[in-house]
Amino acid sequence: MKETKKESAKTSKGEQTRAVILETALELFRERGYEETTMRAIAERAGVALGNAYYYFRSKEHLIQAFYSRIHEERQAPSLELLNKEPDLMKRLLGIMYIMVETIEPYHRFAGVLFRTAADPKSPLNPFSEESEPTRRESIALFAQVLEGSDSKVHKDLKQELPYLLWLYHMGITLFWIHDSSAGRARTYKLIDRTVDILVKLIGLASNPLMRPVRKAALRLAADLRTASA
Amino acid sequence: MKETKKESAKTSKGEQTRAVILETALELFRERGYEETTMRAIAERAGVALGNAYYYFRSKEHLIQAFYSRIHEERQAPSLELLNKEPDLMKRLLGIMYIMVETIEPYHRFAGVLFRTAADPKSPLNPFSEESEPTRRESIALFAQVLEGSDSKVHKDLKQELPYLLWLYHMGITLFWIHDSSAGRARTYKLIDRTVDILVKLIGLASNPLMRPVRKAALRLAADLRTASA
DNA sequence: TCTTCGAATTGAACGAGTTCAAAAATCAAT
DNA sequence: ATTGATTTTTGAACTCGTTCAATTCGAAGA
Repeated sequence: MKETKKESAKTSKGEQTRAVILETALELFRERGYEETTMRAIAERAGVALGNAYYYFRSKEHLIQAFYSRIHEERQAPSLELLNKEPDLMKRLLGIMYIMVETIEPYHRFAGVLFRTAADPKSPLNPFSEESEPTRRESIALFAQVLEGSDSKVHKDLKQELPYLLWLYHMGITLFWIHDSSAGRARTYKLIDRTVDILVKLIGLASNPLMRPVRKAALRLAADLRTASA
Repeated sequence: MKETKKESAKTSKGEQTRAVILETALELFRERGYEETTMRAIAERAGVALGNAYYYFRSKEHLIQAFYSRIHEERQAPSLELLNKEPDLMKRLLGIMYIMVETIEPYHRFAGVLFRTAADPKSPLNPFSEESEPTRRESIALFAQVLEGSDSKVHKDLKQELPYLLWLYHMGITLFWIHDSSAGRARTYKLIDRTVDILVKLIGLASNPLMRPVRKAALRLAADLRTASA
């Protein structure tokens, strides 16, 4: 009784304020960028006191975390739609990567900060951190689906670690995208085209006996990487 | 006449103050880490006014740049010594990577910030930026030497782009090292062992006709990457 | 020696993120 | 409806990076 009422109270009043603050923040971030957006400006436009913003978000950085999960949600629908229709591995991977870029594109303006904080081991926003585990797990699962649902043969040794490696790959692409100031983000798309091509070629070649030592070595490596960050 | 006198004046007085500030800063960074070190604290221990620190270093971040070149200098001697003695490619690459880690190890405490700022496209510390071009060029040249002086056959197609790719690789290792909190940085060394193994295997395999499409694709990719950041 | 000009130095002041004690609002229980 | 506790809200105050106008210092030229 006490519990539920408290919960609903928290939701109706608190959550509403929280939502307003977050919406306002993202709005301002898109308008002016991150550094240029003041906590005072957020509070003012949201119609709350400065301190109140800190009641809901421990720091300015913590606002970014909310942004993360939003992006993640927005990606789910188009990704699943693609994976249900397209059986060709190359097209699946290519499509997913394009979706990744398209969904995050409106925020390119403040993407620098996104990775700046993400690269800091101490930051909770760090994609390897405890705190981002849920999103990370879902994201890796998506790459597992890319492989599973395809009509290509993937060597069974790779089944285990490849999704994680693809997730790492997508982080690399994101890093490139952040630095990419070309028109229409042309360079990033080009990079995706080329790297996906290589990846699919390599995945195909992996079954070749000649590649066995490399394959084994790469798998040991992937396993290490994964446990190091876990 | 005027020139030389001015120069020497700049050196004797200004440069000395500059040096004191930098030394003090690095000292404090090692002691307490970056975030915890105040510009006021640096100025105070260095025995100068706050504003004076800003006369020599445009910002707190710019102190890191000085750190970069110091690290780079410290790496030169042991690297060249190794490359003169050791002809085996695997051992050369392994040795260089170990030197990279060993020289930067005392600063692990504030390494997070190092990459945090480095990942920001706007930051002058960004390793892809205009401002870090000289150090980057030298660093890539070192990896070229690793290849050139070895007794392994490196496919001629690779000569052009491979040094750059190895530099990128060393950036990746550094990123891992930053996040590595294992005893004696054991995980980083293990990762180096495994990745160097794979790299040397791949470099060897690259001459195989079967690998031709992958090799060609990888080279196109490397060329793109390089021009994108230049 | 005196003047002059640029380099070096100073410290007050500003802006922005963050903290915190106190006030206000909300809600459960009597 | 009143009380008491808990959540929410407030805004002043603090810290720290950064800027800048003013001052001091040092040396070259008269």
